Amino acid sequence: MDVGERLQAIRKLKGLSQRELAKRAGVTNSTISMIEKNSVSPSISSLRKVLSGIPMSMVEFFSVELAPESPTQIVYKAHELIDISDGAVTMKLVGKSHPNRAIAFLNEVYPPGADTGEEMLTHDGEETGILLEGRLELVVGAETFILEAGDSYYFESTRPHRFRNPFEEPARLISAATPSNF
Amino acid sequence: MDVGERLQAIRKLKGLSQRELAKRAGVTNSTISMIEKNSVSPSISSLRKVLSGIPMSMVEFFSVELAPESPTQIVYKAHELIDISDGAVTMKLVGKSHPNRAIAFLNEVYPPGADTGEEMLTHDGEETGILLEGRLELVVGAETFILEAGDSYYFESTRPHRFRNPFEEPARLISAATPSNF
DNA sequence: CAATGCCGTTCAGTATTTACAACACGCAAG
DNA sequence: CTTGCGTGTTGTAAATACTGAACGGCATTG
Repeated sequence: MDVGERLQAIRKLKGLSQRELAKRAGVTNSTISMIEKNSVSPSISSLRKVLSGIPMSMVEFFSVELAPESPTQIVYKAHELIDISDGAVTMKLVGKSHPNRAIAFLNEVYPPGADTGEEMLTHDGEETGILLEGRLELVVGAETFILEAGDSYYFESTRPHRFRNPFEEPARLISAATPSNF
Repeated sequence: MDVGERLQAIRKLKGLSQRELAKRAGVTNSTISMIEKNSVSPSISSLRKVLSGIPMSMVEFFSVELAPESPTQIVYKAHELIDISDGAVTMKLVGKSHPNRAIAFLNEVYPPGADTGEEMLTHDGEETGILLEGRLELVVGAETFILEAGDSYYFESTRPHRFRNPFEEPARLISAATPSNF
């Protein structure tokens, strides 16, 4: 990862000159110049000072995508979703033309008896969802919940969890998870 | 944001001593010590070297949550959602006890005539959703789409966008956006 | 109770980064 | 053309970060 290149790209995107950014950031223009040319590796504190003049956080700075986005599909009909069904559970993912998507947005159906498995799931990120039809059992850590139509949930995916439909009717669910580690 | 404190917390979480991490990272133990005590502000290059010994990326380093999570509500009945309705548009947010949520998960209703406004919306992040009932107009950049029940969408929120219901029936929508800049 | 080993801290010297001030270039106005 | 103002670059001196070799603390072990 090229710090100087990133800084220059971001600065120009914001339409700032080296001197302009330097003034806002409280550093000298030569500092900006040398950072952009990678002739120095700035200290965290000075890079943070520089970014404060944009303004931009460290996280943003290191995570912004510099490559220009290509035009991608925006609207998807029901049959255009990616089917990532697992066993009995039907899971359809929105946004097939967004390979680097930040959100995994799913339309899920748990038929009677469906289950994400005896072993609890644990991964990074957070997940949330809302139950549209039927009833569904949700286990998070030591707690067990029964969701009914209209109920929703939100929890950190690092907590062990499991979805199960022990009822007679299928359960339909819209869910979102981030990051989309699939 | 306290760089030293973060580094120490992460290092101990991984069960590494200063010397151990230093060896893996290719720096001296004194460097680690001084960074953790904030008696220096490390250069980007040396912090990156240090993190490579963990291993961890810059983005991760600056974004990991250090504070232990307190027990929070997981399941929400329909009436427990946060109402952030704006004008005619009804928007209910899932996860009121998650102030630092990564996802804004919304249950929205656009009555006939409802509109996010003539001025197009532009912000960081990505957004996605699925239309459950009715029809809805979505404008992204220069393109205009008509969503029908079952259709979904996914786009980068940096592209100017607008939602509008010019039809006779209300439109019901489940949406997710990240980061949750509300 | 040494002796060993690992821990984190500190100090002096060296290497790197920064500020300040010049510099060269391009451009537009007088 | 000359002047003035903007741009980014570069030299030098001062400030800061990094290394390598100490040190004291604490536990385990012979």
